[in-house]
Amino acid sequence: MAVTLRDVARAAGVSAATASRALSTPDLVSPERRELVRRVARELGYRPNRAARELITGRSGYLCLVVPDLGNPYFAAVAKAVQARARSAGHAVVVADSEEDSLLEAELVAQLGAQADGVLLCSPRMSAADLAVVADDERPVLLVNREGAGLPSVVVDNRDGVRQAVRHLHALGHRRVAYAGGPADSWSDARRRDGLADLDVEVEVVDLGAHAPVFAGGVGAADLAVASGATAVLTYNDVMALGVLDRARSRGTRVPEDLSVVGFDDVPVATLVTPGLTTVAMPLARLGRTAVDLLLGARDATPAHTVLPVELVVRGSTAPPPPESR
Amino acid sequence: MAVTLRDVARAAGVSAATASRALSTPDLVSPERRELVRRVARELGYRPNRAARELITGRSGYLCLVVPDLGNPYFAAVAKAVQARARSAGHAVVVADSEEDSLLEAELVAQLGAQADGVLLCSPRMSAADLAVVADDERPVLLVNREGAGLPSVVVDNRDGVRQAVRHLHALGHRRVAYAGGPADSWSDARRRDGLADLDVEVEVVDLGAHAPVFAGGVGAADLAVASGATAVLTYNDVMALGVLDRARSRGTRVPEDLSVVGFDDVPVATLVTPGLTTVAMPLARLGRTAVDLLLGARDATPAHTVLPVELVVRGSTAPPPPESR
DNA sequence: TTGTATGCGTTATCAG
DNA sequence: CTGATAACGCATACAA
Repeated sequence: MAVTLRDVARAAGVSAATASRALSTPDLVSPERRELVRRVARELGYRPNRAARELITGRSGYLCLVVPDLGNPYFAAVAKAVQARARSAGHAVVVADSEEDSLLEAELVAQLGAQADGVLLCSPRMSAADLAVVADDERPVLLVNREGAGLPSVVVDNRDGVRQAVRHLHALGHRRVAYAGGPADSWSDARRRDGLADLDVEVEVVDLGAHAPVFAGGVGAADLAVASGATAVLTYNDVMALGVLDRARSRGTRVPEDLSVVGFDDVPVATLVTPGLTTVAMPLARLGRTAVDLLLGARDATPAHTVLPVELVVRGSTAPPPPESR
Repeated sequence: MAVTLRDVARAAGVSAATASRALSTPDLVSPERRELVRRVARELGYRPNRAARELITGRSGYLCLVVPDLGNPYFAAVAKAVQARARSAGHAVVVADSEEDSLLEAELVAQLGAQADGVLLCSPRMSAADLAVVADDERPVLLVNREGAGLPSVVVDNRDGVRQAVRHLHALGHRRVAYAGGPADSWSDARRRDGLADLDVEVEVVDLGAHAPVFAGGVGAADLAVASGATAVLTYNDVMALGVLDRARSRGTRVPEDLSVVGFDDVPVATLVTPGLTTVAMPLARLGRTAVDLLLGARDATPAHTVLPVELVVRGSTAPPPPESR
């Protein structure tokens, strides 16, 4: 058996109540006994039993993180940061992968969330209606990188991201830019389009429609982009941008000489391709940390909707448009 | 408050004990009452309190997974599979990132593992001595992709992986192959070298030494590989192979015409580069699933050390060596 | 087959 | 400041 609080109390010659207080609420115990108990606890290797503690306090010490796909480096980065921040706040993190299935997602939130101190929900595609169901939960729920159902949230500034990207392209001389969008039901995609509809530079935007946010989606978008006569293409995410790069190469379109490409996310592989991908970097680690802080922190005083800044990272995939396009 | 077992019992007109049995050990309850209780529980949205259950059964319903870096797609893939398999076995997964720090790793196992039903430890670099400390734990610990300290483990067949790779290169005509190794303290790397020392084809192996298992490590290894006069290079992992590809391109060495490259892992990005990377595919999902099964399954009858097969995936980065090298 | 009573390890309440 | 005691929600030994 593991060593329990009673063992510590007995060894220290105090009651269980005092031992508990010495460890949990040190101020309520005399200095000598406090130190004695703490020392004995350390020597015995005492570790409080979370279950027993939860039963009485109602707090489990667990946070629940629900993501659509752990294999996606984007969510993996968020998970890593969440886990690190939670640990330093004394919490463990239960991670659940919803496999892009909003039904499973709701079930996970209900099941795992019920025993957790709070839920961080990454659910870019869930409908507002489904979100409302989740919001009824007893536990606090915080949305990561989307907003909805009146739930508190942390998001990145998608609008500003596209505006930075387009401004960069405009400065290079581009006047006709294509946007290869992500899934039509994506909350982020909608915000990106908001940004495109509200630019502060004179650029014509060609909408290439919705695409699967994967490599193949970018491959398809590449042909559309070239056919559209645009000299630059902005994609919903980096993986799509890689698809554009690949297709451009195979069809003989040079990047960036003939076509500039800008991605979104700044996933690690963006630096590993040639040319390096110009992309809008998301502060994923900060997103995760902030999410934990908001969830655990003052439930009251914190702003319900936090927006984090993004930053355009310029690499080799963008350059001035070809002369004949002017 | 959440609905408790007593609420269900009251609503169904039975004792709490009967309600408990109807849900946990249905065989011990008469069919009518069993159905009644189950129906009432469903209607009321009853969810058993894990903490209360743990307190009495000693089982928490949590598994603990410790990985060195969640941001590494290799471990993310394992985590995804572990999480999925655990869920279908009624377990939640607490994920902890040890940040490649074996001290933190040991602490995490002790802290989180104490309240979990078992620990899955991905710890490729931990020393045997540190491992022994962890092995003293009360909870069962299973090692993922390494062996040591007499702990049960699931690993992939690293030896066979390099042998498949070299056999493939030999068949293409290569007779001098370089190996760009990973960290010297990596368990996997040692197994790879075992494989290289015990080949079944006539190939000269050039040892390029230990490298950081990152892109830059591959960049450095590329120059060594070319200088060594080898016509093919095998790297410790795919990310290093990408570094080789990149460096080869910038120095004018054509892949695969002048130099064949083989990676290890088959991470997703291996298909996204040009040429596609020939690599030894690890069954990461299966690794995760098997790990969960072994941890939860018969603690006695299962083999302590399970080895999963790997498979060479041939893509564009390997070809016959240049004629003049013969 | 069912109900009653007990205890898991901890914290909260209350009396001292 | 300290100790005895109850209570959290559930599963089980035991009695019926």
